[in-house]
Amino acid sequence: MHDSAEEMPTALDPLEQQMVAFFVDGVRVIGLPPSIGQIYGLLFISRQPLALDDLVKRLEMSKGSVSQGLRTLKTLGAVREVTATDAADRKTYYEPAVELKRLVGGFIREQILPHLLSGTEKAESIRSLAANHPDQEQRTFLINRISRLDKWMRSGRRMLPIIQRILGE
Amino acid sequence: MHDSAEEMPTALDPLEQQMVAFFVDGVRVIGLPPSIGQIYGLLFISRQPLALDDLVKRLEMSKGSVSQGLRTLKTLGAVREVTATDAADRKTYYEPAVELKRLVGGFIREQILPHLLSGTEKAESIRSLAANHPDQEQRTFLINRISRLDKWMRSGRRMLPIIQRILGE
DNA sequence: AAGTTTGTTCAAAAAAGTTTGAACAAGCGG
DNA sequence: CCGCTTGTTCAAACTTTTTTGAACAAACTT
Repeated sequence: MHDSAEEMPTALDPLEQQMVAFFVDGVRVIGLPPSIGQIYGLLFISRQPLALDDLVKRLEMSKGSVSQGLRTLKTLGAVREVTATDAADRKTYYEPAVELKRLVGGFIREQILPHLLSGTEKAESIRSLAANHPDQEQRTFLINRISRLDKWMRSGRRMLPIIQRILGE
Repeated sequence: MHDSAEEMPTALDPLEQQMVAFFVDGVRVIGLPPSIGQIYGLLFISRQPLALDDLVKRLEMSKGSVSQGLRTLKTLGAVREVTATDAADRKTYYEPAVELKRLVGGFIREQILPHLLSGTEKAESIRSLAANHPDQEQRTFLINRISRLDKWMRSGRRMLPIIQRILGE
């Protein structure tokens, strides 16, 4: 296919750059790689949904990174797929989820909850190790400490729905 | 000085290993290096406070790592220094802070709040960039999106004290 | 004052994480 | 069927973070 009527500018303008940088910093806080911040940042400041190919060109990033980044963002519920209005266009376009509730919800579901659940299990397994300790005093101390872990996990789980409710506005 | 009467065992027993592994995983979630999890984990399961030197020996970790790890843990308020009961002993001993409130409070203060504050500033600076955009419609869109960032930061700041209150029991 | 203990610093080595790009898969259109 | 478009996968290259260990500092002991 030849050049389309509309040519996409290649470099990011200063506003876009700043927004991308903002989200690169942002996602780092939650332990995600820069590429994901770049992708989400550009989607966030773009009026129309963008396809993988657009992101590759405008961010000067490899197809592989964009593909993987989009997958992570989808899993987190941080982007939505939209299909082109033009039926001949087979590309999948993406737009950002911009509701804090949704973003935090995805993060909690994917990154926090699994850890709280597996943490509870691990604490239980550690507790059973401690139960065998020969010295009575030491055993009491150990079980006491380990119970604390369990309390932490419980507090965490109690807190999640509250956080989500507050962010629901 | 010659060998003391009490010889510290060198390797971790299975319980200690599990506890250390538990916290290595735990601190990873909040973006801290494994060494810090190891240190906190061993302190957490130890009945008596431990000195830098004890941690080096028992964790088979370099003095440098333990020194830096303890500094971070102090900054986070996750460990407390205690001075030896024996006045001749010049070492500083450490015990873990085990109150969830305190741990989360330190994390929020050191890792979350700074980002929320600088994020608010950056959003403001991006907003002023957008205010110059020539196209009226596009400008409106941009300012709208950017305002959302500000709302996110605000929601975050509102949430922190609530989290802390809930964890206070 | 010289040696010992306790702890910090920081450059370099090692480990872990991220990105790239070439190869591959799947579907469409002629 | 063949070529083109769209997207995924994954080993290797690259980047960043973490850890190490040797050098240094401070403070005590003899």
